[in-house]
Amino acid sequence: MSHELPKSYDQGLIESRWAEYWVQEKLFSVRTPEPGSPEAGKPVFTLLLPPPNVTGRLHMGHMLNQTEMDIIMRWRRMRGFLTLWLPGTDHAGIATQMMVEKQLASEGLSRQKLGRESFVERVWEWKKLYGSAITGQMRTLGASVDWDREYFTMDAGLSRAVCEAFVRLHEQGLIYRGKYVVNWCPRCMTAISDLEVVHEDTVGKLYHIRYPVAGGSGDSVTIATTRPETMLGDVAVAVNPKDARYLHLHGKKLRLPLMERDIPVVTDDLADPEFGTGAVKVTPAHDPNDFQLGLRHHLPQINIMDDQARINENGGAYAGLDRYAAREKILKDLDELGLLAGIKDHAHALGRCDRCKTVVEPRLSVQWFIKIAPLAQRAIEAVEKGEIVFTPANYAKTYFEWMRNIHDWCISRQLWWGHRIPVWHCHECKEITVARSIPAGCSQCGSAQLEQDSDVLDTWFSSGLLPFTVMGWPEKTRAAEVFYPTSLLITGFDILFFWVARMIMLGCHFMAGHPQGSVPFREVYIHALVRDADRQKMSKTKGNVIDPIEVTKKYGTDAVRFTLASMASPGTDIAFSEGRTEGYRAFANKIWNAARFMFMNLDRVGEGASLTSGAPQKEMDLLENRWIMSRFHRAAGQVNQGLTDYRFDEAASTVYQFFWLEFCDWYLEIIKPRLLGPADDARSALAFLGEIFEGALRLLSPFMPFITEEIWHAMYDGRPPAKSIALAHFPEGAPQRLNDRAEEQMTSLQDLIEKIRNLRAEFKVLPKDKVPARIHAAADFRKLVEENRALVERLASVQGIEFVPESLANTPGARTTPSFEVCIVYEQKIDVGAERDRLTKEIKKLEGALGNAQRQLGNDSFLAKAPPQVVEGLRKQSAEMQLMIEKNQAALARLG
RNA sequence: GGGCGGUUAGCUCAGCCGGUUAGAGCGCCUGCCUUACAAGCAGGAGGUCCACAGUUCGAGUCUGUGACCGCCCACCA
Repeated sequence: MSHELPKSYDQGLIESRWAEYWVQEKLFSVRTPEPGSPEAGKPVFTLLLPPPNVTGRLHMGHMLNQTEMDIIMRWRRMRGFLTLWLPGTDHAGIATQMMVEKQLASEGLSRQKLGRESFVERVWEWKKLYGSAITGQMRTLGASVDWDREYFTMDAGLSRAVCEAFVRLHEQGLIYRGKYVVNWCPRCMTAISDLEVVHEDTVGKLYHIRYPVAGGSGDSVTIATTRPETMLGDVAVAVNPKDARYLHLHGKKLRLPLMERDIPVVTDDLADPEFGTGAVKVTPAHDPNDFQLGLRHHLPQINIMDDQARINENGGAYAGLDRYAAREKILKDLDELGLLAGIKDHAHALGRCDRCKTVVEPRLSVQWFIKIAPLAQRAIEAVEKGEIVFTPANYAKTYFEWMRNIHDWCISRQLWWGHRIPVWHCHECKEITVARSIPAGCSQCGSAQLEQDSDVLDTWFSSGLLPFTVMGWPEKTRAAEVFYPTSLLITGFDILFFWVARMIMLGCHFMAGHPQGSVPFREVYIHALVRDADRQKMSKTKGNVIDPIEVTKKYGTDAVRFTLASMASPGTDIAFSEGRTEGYRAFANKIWNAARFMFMNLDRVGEGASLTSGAPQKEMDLLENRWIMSRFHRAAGQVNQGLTDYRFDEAASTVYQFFWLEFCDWYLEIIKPRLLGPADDARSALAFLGEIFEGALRLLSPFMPFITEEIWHAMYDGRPPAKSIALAHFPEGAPQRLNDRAEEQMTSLQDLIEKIRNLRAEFKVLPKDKVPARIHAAADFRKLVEENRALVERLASVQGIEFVPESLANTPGARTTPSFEVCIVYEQKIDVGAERDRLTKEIKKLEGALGNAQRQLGNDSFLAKAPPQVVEGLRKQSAEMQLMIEKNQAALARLG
C-alpha cells in the first residue's frame, strides 16, 4: 500500500516534512524570526513559503549555485512567484539602538555612561543573540549569509562599498555639510529625515504674545505662536510688506520680552496677513521657515536647546529647563508682565519621531546632506522612459509626485551603531579629509591630529546601494554583469520612498553606463498590505496584529498563502478575513481526498497500474476526457495570464474553480464507475486521471506548495522526475489541446443534468429513488444524450430516458431551455403554488430582459452603430427569450 | 492644505477594451452521513452596483459634481 496517503489531511505534518526537505536539498531558505528580535510578533509573512524567496534571491546573484540559478530562471520565465511578505523589517540604526538602550536602562546604564566603544560592543552582543534588523532585512531578501561584524567596520565587505559611495558622491560635489534646521528627536538624540517624522493632527494652543516696541512708547505688536518657548531664540518679527496694519513699524525695533533684547521688524512674504495677527516671530535656529527667512535678512541664529531639548545657556534664566517646563514658566512670566494677549485652541499637525513617538524638535545643527536634485532628475527619467515599470501603474504618479518635491537628503545620524561617515576632522587646521581608508594625516596640513566624524549614515543610504553592492560593487564582477539589473522588485508601498526610490536614484547614479542599463530593476510590483478584518493597519499598540504563525497553525500555510493570493487584487489592501482562509483549507482538504481516492483505486487494481506513465490513446475517445483535457489547458492558460499580469487573484480563482468544480465535482464523478470497475479499464482510466491530476498539481503548486509537493511525490511513488514539484515544468496551457466542441457538448449535458436535479428537488424525490425522464429535443442533442446515456442517468439519478416527439411545454413542472425540454415521471403532485411563483418570476425576469433587447433592436442607431456580432447575439438571445416566455406562459396556464 | 484609492448580495471581495439576464467564497434556507471528502454532495433564496447630472444606440464600467470611508505626502506661525 505504498501509495496510500493518511486518511486525514494534516497540513502541519506535511509542512514540517517538506520545509525540512527543501532546506536540506538547498532549494529554498525558510526564514523564521527569532523570538525577542524586533521582528518577532510582527506580521511577517515571509516565513510561510519557499517559492517567494526566490525573487529575493534575484538580488543575491553572486551567491547562487547552479541549481539555484536554474530555479530562478524558471520562476523568472513563468513569473510563478508569489511574494506576499510584509516588509516588517526595521532598519539597523535607531531600532536596534533603542532595544539595546532599553536593556541598558534596566541596568541603570546609558550609552553616554558606557562610551562609544563599549556601547557598540553591547549592540554587537545583542545582535548576536537576537539577530539584528539589518540581518533581518538581508534575510528577507533570501540571503543565507551570516553577517560577521566586519560588515560594520570600515575596511570590509559592504561597508567598503558604502564608504566608496560616500567618497565618490563627495568628489562629485553631491555631498555637502551644512548648518541646517533638521528634525531632531530629543529622545533618540539624533537628526532624523523628513520621512521618519510622522505627522499627527493635534489640537494644540495658539498663544498670542505682545512684543513692545522699543523705546517705551507703549505701543506693541502681538505675535502668535504654538511654541512660546522658542521666543528665547527670537531675532526678529516679520510682517508682510503689504500689510497696512504694520506699515508704521517698518524699520523699527521691538523689545523681546524676558530676554530684554532689541530685535528688528523685517518685511517678508512669509508673513501671511490672514493668519493669526499677521506678525510672526522669527527663530532661525528652531524653525525651517524662519531659518530661510533669517538667511534672506542676514539675521543671527540663536540655538536655545541642547540635544535633549533642554534650554541651554542661550536661554537666560530658563537655562536647564526642559522645553515643556520652560514653556509653562515663560507663559506664567509673560502673564505676570501682562504680555500674554490670549490663548486659542489651534489644530495643527504635530511631528513625532517615527520610532519613539517623541515630539520632534526642529533644531539647528550641522549635518551631512546629499544634493538630491540631479539624482532625482535621472530617477524620474528612468520611470518616464519606461526603464522601470510600476505595477499597479498608478504608483508611478505617487512616485513622480514625491520625486519632484524632494528635499536634499540628510544622511547623517547621531547614532553610534551603523556605518560611520568616512570623514576625518583635523584638530590643527580644522579642515576635513574624506578618505577610503583611515588616513595617516590631514589632507590639508598633514597633521596626524585627526578625529573621525562621530556621525553614522542613515540606514537607507546603505540599503539604497544594495542592488549593486551585493554583486560586489565597486569591483566589476561577473555577478553584476549577469544579474544587474534584476528583473523585478516586489515590495510594499510603505517603503516606496524609503527604499525603492533611493535604490533607483543611487543605482542610476553609480551604475550609469552598465551595458544592461543603470536602473537597479526593471519592474516594481507593489503588493497589497495586509490589514486586519476591520481594515485597520496592524499595530502593536492597537493590539490588532494578526499573528501569521497563529493563523498558519490554525489553517495551514497553504490555505493562508492561497487566501493572500486570492485577495491580492491590485490597488487595494487586503483586509484579512479568516472566513476565506477557512474556505481554502477546505479546498486543500478536497484535493487531499481526491488524491486519496485516486490512490485507493490504484492500489485496488494492483500491479501494472501507474499514474505517471502515460494514458492509452483510446482514452481520448471519451467525451469527458476530451473535455477535462481541454478545460485543464484552458485553466493553465488563464493561470499563466494571471501571473503574467500580476493578477494573482484571478490566477488563484481559476485554479480553484478548475480543481474543485470541474475536476472533482464533475470529472471524478463521471469516471467513478470506471475506477471502481474492471481492473483493465480502471488502469486505463487511472493513467488518464493521473495525467490530468499531475498537471493540475503543478498548476496549483505556486499557490499551495506543501500539499502539492506531498501528493506529487506520492504519485511518482518516491521516484519523482525532479527534486521538487517547483522544479517541474509549469503548465503553460497548450492551445492545440483546447477542444471547443467537447466543451460545448459537456456544457449541454451538464445543463440537462442540472435541470433534472432541479426537478427532483422540486418534486421532493428522495435522493436514492431513481425516476424515468422524458426529453424533447432536436436530433443532435438527442444523439449527444444517447451517446452519454449512462453518464446522464447516473449523475441525474435517472432510470430510463425516453425521447418524445411532442413538446413538453404542457407538462406540469417541465423544465425548458432553448435546446431541450425535460420532465421526470413521478406520481407525486407538484406544489402548484410554488411552481406558479417560480414561473411567474421567471417570466417577469425574461420579459424585462426581452423588453430591453427589443427596445435596442428597434433602435435604428443601435443597428447602425453597434458591432454586427453584438446585434446578432442580441437577436438570437431575443428569439430564445421569446420562446422561453411562451413556453413558461403555457406551463403557467396549464397549472390553472 | 496637496495627492491617491475605495463605496457592487447579510459579510469579504471579483467584474478586463462600455455590449445579452452582474459573479465567487463565507453565511442563510431545503434535502442527503450516496464506501474520496459533512472541512462534503445536490438544490435554492438573496443585488435601486453610494447619490445626482452628463456622454452614448447601450453605463456597474467613461466624464463631472456631491456624500461617506481609508491611505500617503505637507515647514504655514
